[in-house]
Amino acid sequence: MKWSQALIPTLKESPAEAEIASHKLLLRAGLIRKLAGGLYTFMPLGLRVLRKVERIIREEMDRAGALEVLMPALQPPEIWQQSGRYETAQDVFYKVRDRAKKEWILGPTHEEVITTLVAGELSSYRQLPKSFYQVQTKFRDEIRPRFGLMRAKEFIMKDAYSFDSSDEASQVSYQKMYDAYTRIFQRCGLQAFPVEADTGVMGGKFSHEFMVPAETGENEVVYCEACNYAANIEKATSRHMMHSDLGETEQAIEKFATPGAGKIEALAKEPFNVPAHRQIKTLVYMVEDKPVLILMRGDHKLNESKLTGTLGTATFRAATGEEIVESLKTRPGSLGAVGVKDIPIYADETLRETKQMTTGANEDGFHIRNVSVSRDIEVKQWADLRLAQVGEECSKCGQPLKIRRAIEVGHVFKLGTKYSIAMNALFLDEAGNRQPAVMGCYGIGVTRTMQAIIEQLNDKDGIIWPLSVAPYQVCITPLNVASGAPTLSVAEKFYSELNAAGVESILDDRDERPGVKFKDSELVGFPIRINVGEKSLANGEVEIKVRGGEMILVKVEEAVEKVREIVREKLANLAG
RNA sequence: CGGAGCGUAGCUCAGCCUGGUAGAGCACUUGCUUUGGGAGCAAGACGUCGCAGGUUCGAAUCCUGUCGCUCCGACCA
Repeated sequence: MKWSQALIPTLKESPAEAEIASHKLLLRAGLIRKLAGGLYTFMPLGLRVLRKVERIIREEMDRAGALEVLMPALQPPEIWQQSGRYETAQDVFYKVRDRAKKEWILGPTHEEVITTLVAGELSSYRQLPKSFYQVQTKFRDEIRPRFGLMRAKEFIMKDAYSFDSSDEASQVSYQKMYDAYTRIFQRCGLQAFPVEADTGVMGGKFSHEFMVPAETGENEVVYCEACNYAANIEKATSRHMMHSDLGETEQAIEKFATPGAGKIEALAKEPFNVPAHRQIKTLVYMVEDKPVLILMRGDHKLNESKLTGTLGTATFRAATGEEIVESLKTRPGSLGAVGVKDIPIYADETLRETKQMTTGANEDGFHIRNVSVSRDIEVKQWADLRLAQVGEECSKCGQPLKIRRAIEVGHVFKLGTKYSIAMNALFLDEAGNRQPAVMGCYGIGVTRTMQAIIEQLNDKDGIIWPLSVAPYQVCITPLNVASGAPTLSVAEKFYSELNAAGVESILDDRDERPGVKFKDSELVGFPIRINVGEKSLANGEVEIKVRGGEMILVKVEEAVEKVREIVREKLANLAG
């Protein structure tokens, strides 16, 4: 490609709408343009990158034995009713109506479609295992699209689904995908690592997310450097952290006056001096419009993802002030669960053995002390409800946990038989028994991955593309492009030789000052640039500049081979 | 959906408080000069000031509504 014939609309300044580095660079490098919030056009160079990421994904999916299909983006709501997700997924749907006023759904994902397909096509254990994948546009009515391609209303996803005849076989399929993902991100030049993840209302058995560490990421990952434990904070656990002074002896409960002390911190200070870890935090939540109490230790926070799992529904919210008064007959500040019988009580495991605890008395200005939780409170269910915090002990090895932010670029889910049962994806096993297929599902946010690469690989000058996904591998920059100039003819020779050798090159034949060309090529992020200038050409030399790396002088006749060598080396590193 | 901020040239923004008929830089066009790190000079083109009402002799400016964008929160497979 000749630059003069391409459309690479670079910008010196960042549009005001962009907040994070990768979003700014996508716009500044002319890779995407916004149509509306969460909706973007891929410009020619941006599309080249996208296609390269897709190609890597396809190669690894094929290698893992998955079969590519292409399913409709438009889906009938009936299949969502059949799976039972029509209500729960309601909020993410874009719905359209045809001329007969029938409702259709723009697909946010394809479990229902693929399982319907498989129900009709696979009927024997002999046909299993089978995995399918597609690369396709998904539609989700995101409450708040942001950060360019990171969270968009319409985005490209690679989704894959595995069908197996047994749990053990499903585990094998899962592992294949897990391994494929590891290779995909490595080939994209991304540092991505797997973490244990919450299955949410997907109803799966377990799941891993592939995370790219980034301060701007929307996820928090809890990890341990000592034993490699890593989990999404929604799922992360830590050791119970039993303080030595959580009460040795049981004593009779005792109400005492705490005027004006309505918060954990207030009670922890003079004149009460009850440390936060000796208090019980009483939270009121409305679950499907009925109140429940959640008990946490005073120094702990509730993890609402874990609460979802415990309650078996995501339809809950913190109660309003009025609802609290209605439920407990007292205002927030002195809430407690002692003596409460008509409201279900869920308590964090950490509280189970604690004694001599202090909690609200359900009477303004009064608390109760010497509470032995198991003795004094009618707990309906004990559960791990705690949000893991920095410095707590790793539940595997006991070392202190750390937390960092990350971008989720992929997830793998072991689904079980939820969808195969709902959609009747049954097969006959060896004994002639009808069984539901055991499923897994596996997603990669393709457009998000593209942006994550930029977020991870950039500097003050622009993007630093890994060779595997760069829009062009080499940018050839003649400093003088006057017709007949030696710099131009040498550059053109490199251009044709490199392209003939399969090295994707772009020739910056614009009649621009050198500074402009250098800045543009670094902004767009081509991995290798060849500077053809009159000064070095007088010595029979040209410059090879590696983006983000060194500049070397080579003889004109050796330049093409040297570039090919660098390309080979860089690709080999990415292949691992 | 709650809170906050912003909508003026393709982009970044000033002007608004204190009403008087539209500005700068970058980008674009033409010419001359320049030519190894986002050039200089000169000339030029580009705006229903998001939209709709209202107040006023007069509205980019004040008021109301509305739409859009951004951020925080909630929400989110």
